[in-house]
Amino acid sequence: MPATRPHLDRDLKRKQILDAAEYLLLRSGYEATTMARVAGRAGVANNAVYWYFPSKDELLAAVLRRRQEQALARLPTSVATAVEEQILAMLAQLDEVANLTATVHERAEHSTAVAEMHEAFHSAADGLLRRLFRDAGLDETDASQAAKVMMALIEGIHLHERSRDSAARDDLVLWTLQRLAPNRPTADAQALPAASTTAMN
Amino acid sequence: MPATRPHLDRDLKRKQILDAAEYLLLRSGYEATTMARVAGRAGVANNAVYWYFPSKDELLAAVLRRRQEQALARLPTSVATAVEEQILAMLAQLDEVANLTATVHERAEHSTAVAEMHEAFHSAADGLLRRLFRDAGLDETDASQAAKVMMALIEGIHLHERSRDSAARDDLVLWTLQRLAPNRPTADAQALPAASTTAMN
DNA sequence: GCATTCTCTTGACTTTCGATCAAGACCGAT
DNA sequence: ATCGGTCTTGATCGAAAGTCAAGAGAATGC
Repeated sequence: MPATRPHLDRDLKRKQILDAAEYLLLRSGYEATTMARVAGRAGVANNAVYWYFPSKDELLAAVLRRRQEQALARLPTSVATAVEEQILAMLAQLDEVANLTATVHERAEHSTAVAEMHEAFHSAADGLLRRLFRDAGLDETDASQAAKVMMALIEGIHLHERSRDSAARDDLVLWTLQRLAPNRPTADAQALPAASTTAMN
Repeated sequence: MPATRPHLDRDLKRKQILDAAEYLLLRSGYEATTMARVAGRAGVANNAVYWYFPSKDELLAAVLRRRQEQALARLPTSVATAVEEQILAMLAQLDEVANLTATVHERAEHSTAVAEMHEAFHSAADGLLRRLFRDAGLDETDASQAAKVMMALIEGIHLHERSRDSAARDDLVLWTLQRLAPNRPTADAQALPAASTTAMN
């Protein structure tokens, strides 16, 4: 009988390719990250990548899926943390992949793999945000709306590379947060009542 | 001496190519809109397009620039119109090019033509929105923040094709508007009863 | 009329990149 | 040692953006 050769160091090679792809994608973007460059950086032949990932889009999806898992594990374990802090932590995490925001949405229109990864991401993020807004005192309906707004806001911000000014970006998110969930339980600073139109900045 | 031949029907041909490109881009997206298909639809040879537009990205930029001009001319001439109505009109305009949102931001990273067009668009839109929020009673600082939020929100929404449910999309924008500019002068009752509590998708 | 000179058109070509294929190298089990 | 599956590779394809050289067409100067 034949010998079914085990998958050897498949996982290791796979990881090396993922690392190479992530490195290149985050620095050079999708287009400049050719499969040849990924292979070169991972130390394999040009087309060996296709043995591990069926297409460039699946590779992109795999890179982002891995990042998402890592990011989720690294987020503050809520409960005790202030809502602002949690949202800013989320923003910071997504910041690192900001220059892939446009790419992901563009590729999701062509690749079901990217679309599914993206869908899963949004599902997770939406759940997280909804819970945050519930904790901040919104009812289920408002929390759902606020979560959608916050997600769209973050993605909209990340579409523009020029938002390199992270302070202004954080400011914008906090400014919005204050208006979407004005009366939070946490008595940090003054949660100004909706009547007052004065800005906080 | 030579005869400097005038530009003949340059503008007409240019318009035909723009029309063909717009038709294809809005329906099939950037990738499926090959220069060959644009040329075919416009009734010229494959590479004749390059006589009128130096590159595919410049063609994309030209298409969107033209649309922007048309859209600006078609927007309600403000003043008397309610803020909600104006924002929704803007949203509806952008809706028609929603499936190019991701593409534009992706291409802007590679093409200065697209980047400049996009920059001009944002400048115009930001001015418009800032004025709207000023009219709605916000001070300059808040109006500037609100304009940024609203723009990011709209782009964030348009990133996702699934927001085909325009009612839910309008709902989300109005819900946000109410929180960003709560005490508006216009006493058109509440154009948005908070009762529109239905969640979307 | 007719050649000149510029505007525009075209088919053929180059280059780049994602993806495929056939052939074989490697290795573990029998 | 040999068989069969796992992996690797060089060669190659197909599509699409963009280039090039040659030429068609028309308006002006003669």
